[in-house]
Amino acid sequence: MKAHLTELLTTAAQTLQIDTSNLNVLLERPKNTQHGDFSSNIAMMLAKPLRQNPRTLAEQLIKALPASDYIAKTEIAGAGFINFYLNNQAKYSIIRDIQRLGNKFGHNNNGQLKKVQVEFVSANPTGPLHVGHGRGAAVGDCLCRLLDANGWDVTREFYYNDAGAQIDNLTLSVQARLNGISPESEDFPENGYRGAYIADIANAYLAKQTVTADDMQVTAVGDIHDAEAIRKFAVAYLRNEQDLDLKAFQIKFDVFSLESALYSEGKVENAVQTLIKSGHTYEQDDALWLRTTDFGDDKDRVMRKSEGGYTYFVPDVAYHLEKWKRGFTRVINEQGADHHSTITRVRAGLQALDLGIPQAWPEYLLHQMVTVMRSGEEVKISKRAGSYVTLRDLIEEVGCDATRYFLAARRPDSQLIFDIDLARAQTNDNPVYYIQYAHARICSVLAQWGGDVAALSSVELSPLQSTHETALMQKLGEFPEVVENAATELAPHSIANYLKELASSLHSFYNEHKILIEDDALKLARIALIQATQQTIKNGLTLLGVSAPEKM
RNA sequence: GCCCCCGUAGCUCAGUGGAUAGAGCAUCCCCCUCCUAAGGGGAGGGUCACACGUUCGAUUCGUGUCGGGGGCACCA
Repeated sequence: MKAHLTELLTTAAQTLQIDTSNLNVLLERPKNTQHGDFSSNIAMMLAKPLRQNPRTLAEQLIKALPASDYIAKTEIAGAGFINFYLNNQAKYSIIRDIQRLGNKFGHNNNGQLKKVQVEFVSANPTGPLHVGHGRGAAVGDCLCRLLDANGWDVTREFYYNDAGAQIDNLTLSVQARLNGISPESEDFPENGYRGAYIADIANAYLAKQTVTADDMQVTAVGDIHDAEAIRKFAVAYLRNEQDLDLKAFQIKFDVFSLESALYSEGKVENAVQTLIKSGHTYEQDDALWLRTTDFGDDKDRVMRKSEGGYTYFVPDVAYHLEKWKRGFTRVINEQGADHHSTITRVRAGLQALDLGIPQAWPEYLLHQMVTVMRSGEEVKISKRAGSYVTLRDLIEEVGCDATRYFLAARRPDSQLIFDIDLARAQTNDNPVYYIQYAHARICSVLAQWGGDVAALSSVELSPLQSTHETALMQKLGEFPEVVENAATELAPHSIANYLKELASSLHSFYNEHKILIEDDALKLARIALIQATQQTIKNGLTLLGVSAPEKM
């Protein structure tokens, strides 16, 4: 409907020989419904360049508008707004769209699939996933679903480091446990991991267990002196733990990438040589530096340390070069905000390769910290992990649906307070239940009606005339725009907000009107309306990865 | 000191440069003879942190100040 009106306006402007190509926003939904279904500020935007009074301009534009089956009236308001009022026919067409498209309603596929890779979670295998990873998982997965709904061919990728200082710490910690050193002891590694899960790994290692993760399988050697064997087993064990965390959160990845493979396959060395050839490096104090200041960094960065090893950002650049070579002209990295300092460096490194990689590639979506609250107090400790709240703790306590909803329902760039009591509440305080309840209510009515849902596509909709009915239809019509905007803005939370509004419209309608009534024509029209609503709620919840229960 | 994010109702938060800034909770009042009251309707509650700019128009954009959080190694 928005596209239809945009076309009308553009045509009108062309008739008047006005160039609108420089205007990005032609139409919006007014906050106040008294201002119509759609509103255009085009006359005010054009007033200055054309040196004309905006209201006069608006008048001319309205006169030049082509005829439409869907417009009830247009008016000029305020400083020069053109307000469009849709007729009921336009609103009925939304129900027809939903009936025709079913679970594809809200999807905006333009036919051609373009590749995009989304990297998210990317936790190193040093412990169970914590709440912060959970936020990344919920936001990242929802973003993938949104991109998929908007015609992208999405690859979900998980990158992790199975070597390096943190993994050494892990190995030392397990080894300490194998030697019977308790985490409280002074002999325990200073930067070691002290959670109870380290003891579990040690026991499994001694028992010579076999662990299978999504991307590897390792059998424990059992020798407490073989550090390399301990490292391999611990990594596999924790990868498997994380797989179980992700499975409980109903998230799947297409590709797992290991940092160590970048070294063993010569990708890191390759990237370094390319950088040296490109002339953006220099030697100083026995170290190799990259002149990242040429690309917007505030100081140059060391690539190869004086002791010979590479700094962490070199494999990062090599990894992203691989992404580029794999054909991903679009890459989105969903990460915690503590990684923000790497953005400039990675992009600078990619620029320095002189391979024509766009300056703003890859894109980043950063999420801020999560604080978990229970009974008004911050929760900081998990028995399993020791020093942080795990994702599994939350899922077990409040369920997958509520956890996913709460972690995705806020703008990623604002700090999130996760209220366990609220997430557990089975009342209207809790938005998850409020939305799911709307869905279940409709299912209940449809079940009592017992008719053929498919036959609703030929039901006469003209009996739908009341304000609650038209308000609900209007809300349904917004869904495709909401889905499209959520994807372009990388803003999964707007789906959650929309669903609350849609559920509210449904509940208002439901309270005002009985559906299973004597008047057959009105009854069927209302059933068609709630069926369309049910479908839309379900489609929206699916985008969030939240279930749509038929009974509650 | 430098960089990034945030500051909107008592609380948790929405809000494409647009019209009288919204929702839920909390507080107060009302609505089940009725398809799920896990619901609905209403009232009160605001210097959109502050200042100055840009603009026909700023909660939204820019600069600065003040708060809160995060990041600033030849660590990852």
